[in-house]
Amino acid sequence: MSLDDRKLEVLRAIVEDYVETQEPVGSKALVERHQLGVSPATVRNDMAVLEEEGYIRQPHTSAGRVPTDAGYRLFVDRLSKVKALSPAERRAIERFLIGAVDLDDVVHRTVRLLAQLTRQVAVVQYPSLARSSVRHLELVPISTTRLMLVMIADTGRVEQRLVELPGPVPADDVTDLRRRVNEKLAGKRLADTPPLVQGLVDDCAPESRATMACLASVLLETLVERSEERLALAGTANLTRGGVLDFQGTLRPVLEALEEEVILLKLIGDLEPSTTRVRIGDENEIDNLRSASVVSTGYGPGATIVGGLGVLGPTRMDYPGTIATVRAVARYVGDLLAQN
Amino acid sequence: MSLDDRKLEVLRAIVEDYVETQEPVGSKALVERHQLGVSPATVRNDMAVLEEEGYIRQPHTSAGRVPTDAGYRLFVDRLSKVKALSPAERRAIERFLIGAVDLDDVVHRTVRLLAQLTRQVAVVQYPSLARSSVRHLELVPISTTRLMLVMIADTGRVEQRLVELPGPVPADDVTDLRRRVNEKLAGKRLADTPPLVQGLVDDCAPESRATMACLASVLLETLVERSEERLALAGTANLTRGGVLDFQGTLRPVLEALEEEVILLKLIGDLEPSTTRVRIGDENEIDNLRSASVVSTGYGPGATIVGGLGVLGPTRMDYPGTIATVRAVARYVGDLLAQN
DNA sequence: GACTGGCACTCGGTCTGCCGGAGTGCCAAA
DNA sequence: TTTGGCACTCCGGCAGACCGAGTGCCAGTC
Repeated sequence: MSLDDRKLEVLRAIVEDYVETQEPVGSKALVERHQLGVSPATVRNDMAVLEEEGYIRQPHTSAGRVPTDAGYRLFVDRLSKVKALSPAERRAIERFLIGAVDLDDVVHRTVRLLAQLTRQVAVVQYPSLARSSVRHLELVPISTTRLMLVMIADTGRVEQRLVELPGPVPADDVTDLRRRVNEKLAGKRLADTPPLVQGLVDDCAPESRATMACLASVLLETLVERSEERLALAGTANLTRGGVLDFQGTLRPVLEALEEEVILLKLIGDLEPSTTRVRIGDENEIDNLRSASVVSTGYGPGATIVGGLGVLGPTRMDYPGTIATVRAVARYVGDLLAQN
Repeated sequence: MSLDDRKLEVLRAIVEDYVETQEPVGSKALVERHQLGVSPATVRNDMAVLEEEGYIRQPHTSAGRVPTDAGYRLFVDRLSKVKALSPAERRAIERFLIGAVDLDDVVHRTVRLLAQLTRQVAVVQYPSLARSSVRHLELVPISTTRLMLVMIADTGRVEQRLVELPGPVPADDVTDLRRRVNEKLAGKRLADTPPLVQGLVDDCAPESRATMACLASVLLETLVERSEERLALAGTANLTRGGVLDFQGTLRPVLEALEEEVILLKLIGDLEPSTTRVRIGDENEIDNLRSASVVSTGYGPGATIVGGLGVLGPTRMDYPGTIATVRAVARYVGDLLAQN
């Protein structure tokens, strides 16, 4: 038996009420709060069907109904329209993001803004190095046998690494090194650099080959191997809203998961589809987050995507509002990056 | 009436037992677990005095005793000797810290290590810019009217900022700018730079003065005004150990405090005395942390201090162990910095 | 004078039974 | 297909009883 329109309407009403009140919702309360045009008894019949289909459940006999993960999923996919942002929210976003002086600043402001607007835990990934291009490589002599390698990516990220040279290298040679490295690598996408770096060493005059090899290995490390993704986190205190009722008793597992950068990157870093992604409860692959939902999306200047951002909260979450906010913030951040 | 040795011994026993069991400790259990050489009745008399003096209290009549903040304070100041680290711990520290490739890495490893060893929340401040010197300033042309300013501090910190120039500046002029800026500022402590920067503008030829002024304002901002302190945090999940019993019911206020960098800096950034600092419960000025204790100390290469680190946990904390660990980690990090 | 054993007392925690209310499922009627 | 009615279930709160841990006090002892 398929679900007719009214049953879907009942499900929507249950989700909305439950999200708001955090209490199992019964048939009587439902007809009172929504214009369903039918009696509680009818609603009860519908509820029985919805329960059988797995969209809602009773915490215990003689209690109201609560949406299941599948119920939320159906709600998100078919029953909710994305909420428009209020002008106040738009203004908040703009006000928050202007005045950022560098990339660090942008990311930090963004993550706090997101946490504040959604009242959830917010995560923002720094622009991924893997998706960036090299804008410039700088070599700064620290001592005669030490260089600081500074890589500036087109997304604004700056990475630095110390290079221990095999022997003293005069300043002129450093200038030469810098020129050659930049000629070869500037403008290239990081993913494309490894063979080029190898080429640098091969093309090198024998007398400076040792130095270049040394530099190359650090370059490779910086550009590829340790092109680690960084991220910022904010709003953990929001986990305590609504008591410990969400998250079945303890924040423990959730807090633990939030400590693992690898996990967070999995959550928000999956950037294949350029659309917003919602993972509800059990849909999360990470066991610690079975009682949480994640809303994430990619951001970047124009149509390209350079990183991900998103929020994490209880499955009992205002999905339409959260999705709208996450999208809006991502768009604003993208615009901001485009300006540089 | 002053406290004789046995009463102090009783207090120590209470603290140690309570820290271990997290349960109010009674007179009988006390004489069983410690060789006090007296009967429970005697201990009770001592307890009555200790309570009157404000070092312990009863959660309710007919319950055992629990140390007060003052009790912990006395314990820390006079009753505990600093625990020596186990060889395993020493090894853990060394293993954890070698292999760090840059400052970011050092800080992140340190904070995780600290959280893991103490099983508390750990905070590590990046080497403070205010306490650093300029090692080198680099100017990287991004476009004809844009420079990226990169400042490298002797502590390894690297800050970058975008400079919008008033008009196009040829590459040779950039080289000249770079030379002059470095001649004037390299090697100077950041705190001493503002007048020097002003001097740079004054000494400038009229035709390039506008450019230099522009650069100078960003320099000032980078060097002083926004010489913001950064920090890293780890181990928030440790707050959930021991239930919510510590922290009187909610983690809320604590989590909120941990989100505020300003607050955290106050906690661990107070570096005046080079000794370890312990703040217990109410001794914290921040209201949200009245139920927490903070153990912090400074670190740096050799005897100089460039930043702070510490841990935060419930007042019911293993002070001797925590203090020892915090000190040891600080020393190791200092040594590591000294090597660069 | 300090310590000890004994004793009455207090009070939190747990278990029990009880009750009201909210909500359900089912059934017969519209 | 919807509806009103009704019996049933079960949570949550409340009161009473009981147990045990721990105390304070007092009189006796070293």
